[in-house]
Amino acid sequence: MLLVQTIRDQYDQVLLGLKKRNFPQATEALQQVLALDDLRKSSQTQRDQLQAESNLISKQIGSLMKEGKSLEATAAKDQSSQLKAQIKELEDQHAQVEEELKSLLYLLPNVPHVAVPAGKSAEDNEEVLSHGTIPSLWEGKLPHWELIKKYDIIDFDLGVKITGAGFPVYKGKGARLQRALINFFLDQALAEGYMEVQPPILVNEESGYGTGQLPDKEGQMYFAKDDHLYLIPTAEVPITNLYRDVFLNATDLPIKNVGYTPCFRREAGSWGAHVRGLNRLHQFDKVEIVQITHPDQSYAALEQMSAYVQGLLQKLELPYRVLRLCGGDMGFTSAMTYDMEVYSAAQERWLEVSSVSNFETYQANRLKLRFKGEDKKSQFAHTLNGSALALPRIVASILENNQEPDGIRMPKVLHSYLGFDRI
RNA sequence: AGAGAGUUGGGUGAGUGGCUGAAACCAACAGUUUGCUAAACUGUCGUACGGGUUAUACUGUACCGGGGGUUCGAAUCCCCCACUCUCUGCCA
Repeated sequence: MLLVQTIRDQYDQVLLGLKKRNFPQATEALQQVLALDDLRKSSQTQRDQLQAESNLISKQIGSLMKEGKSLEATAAKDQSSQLKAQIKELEDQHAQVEEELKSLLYLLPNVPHVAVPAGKSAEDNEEVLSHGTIPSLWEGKLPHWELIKKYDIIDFDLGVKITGAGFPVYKGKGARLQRALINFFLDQALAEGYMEVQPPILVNEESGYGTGQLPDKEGQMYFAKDDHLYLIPTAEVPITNLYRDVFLNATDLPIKNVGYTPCFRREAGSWGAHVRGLNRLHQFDKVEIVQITHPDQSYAALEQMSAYVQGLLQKLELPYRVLRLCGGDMGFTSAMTYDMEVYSAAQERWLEVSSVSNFETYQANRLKLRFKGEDKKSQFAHTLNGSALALPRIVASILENNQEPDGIRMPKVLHSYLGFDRI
C-alpha cells in the first residue's frame, strides 16, 4: 500500500507512475486520498481537543469526590456527559474517514520505478538480454505432454481421478526429477547465503493482506472455509509474513530467506490452448527466495537476485531471456519486475519460469515491517522476492529441449541429485 | 472435540475503577569511575496518529490479545471473538 506521505511529497511521480500502469482516474484517486487525509487530520485534531477536555474534567471529578464536594462533582459529570456525545460523533466520523482512506489506498497499485517501460501488455515488455542457443531438434520431436506419456513419468489422468484437472501425479523418474530439482535449487540458494525456512502452506487472512493477495486476488486462492485459511499461491506469502509486525535493526539487513513449498492457484478463467500439460497447473512446486533490505540497497538486491536466477538457468543448460515488465503487465504490488523465460523447443515458445520483483515499501507498509536506522528513526524496509525456481515449466523445457530419439538427457548438475542421467 | 487457566512494554512480572503509559527486576543505550575487561553508580529507554518547530524542544490523543459495552472516568467490571497453556479424548 502506498504511503500517503509519498503521495503528498512526490505527487507528480506517483501520478506518472499510476498512468504508466494505465490506472484509470489516477488524478481523481490521488486527489481523493489527499482530501481524505486532510479530513482525517482535522477531524483528529478536533476530536483530540474535546477528548483532552473531557479527560481533564474526569480527573477533576475524582478529586472533587475525594474532597466531598458532591454538588460540584455532579455538575462536572453533566458537563462531561455532554462532551461525550460530541466526542462520540467526531469519533465515528474520524473512523469512517480512516476506513475510506484505507480502502482507497488498497485499490492503488504500487508506483513503478522510473526505469519501468510504459506499455499495456506483455507485448510491451522490454527484453533485457537473452542467453544460450535454441536447440534444433529432430523431426520426431514431441511436446512435453506427449513425452511424459511416452516415458510414463507424469500422469494427468491419475491426477484427475484423485483430485481434478491441473493436479498431476509424478511417477518414477518424474517424481525423482521433482525431488532433484527442489534439492538442487535449495542447495544453490544456501550457497548464495539464503537461510532455508519451511513455512506453513495455509495462511490466515492477515497474511493475505500483508503481501497484497487480499483484498485483490481473493478468487485466485483456495480457501478452507471452516478454518478460514487460504492455501498459499506462492511461498512469498508465508515467508514475507514472517516479518509482519517486526521491528528490525539496520544491522539485521539484508535478510535472505529461501523456502520450498507447493503452491496452489485456482487460475479461474485462465484455461485455454496455451496452458496444456505443465504450462499451467493448480498445484505446483516452487522454491522461492525472499529478501528484506535497506531501501538504499533494494535495487542492487534485485539485480543480484536476477543474476542468481540466471545462474540457475545456465547451470540447467536452458536457453532463456530476461524481460523487464512494462507498467501494464507488472503485478499490482511490484515496483519493478524481471521475468525469466525459458525457451521450450518443442512447443516453440517462451515459458515464464521466474518472476523477480522489488516491492519497495509497498508490502512493508501493509506488513508494518520496519527497521531502526543509524539515525534511530524507524522506517519501512524494502521487500523483494523471486522464484528460484518454479518447477513445472523447467521440467517441460528440460524434457523438450533435451529429447533424443531414444531418451531424454538430464542436465549434468542434476545427475548426482537424480541418481540417473537419462530418462 | 470436552473441562479449566491465561494473554500487560524487548524479556520476567506487579497492578481489581481516578494519584497507572503503566511498579520492580533484567536486557539495551549513553555517561561517570577504571590501565583494559568486569563491577558499581547516574541517566535514557514503547508504538501510532495529530499539533508545534528550519530541525529539536515541547505538547494532545489512542494503545495493557482483538472488537463491543457499562461509567463522568476502565489494564482493572460486563459481553463476543481470537490465540496460548494444562488435563482428558483423538491422531501422523
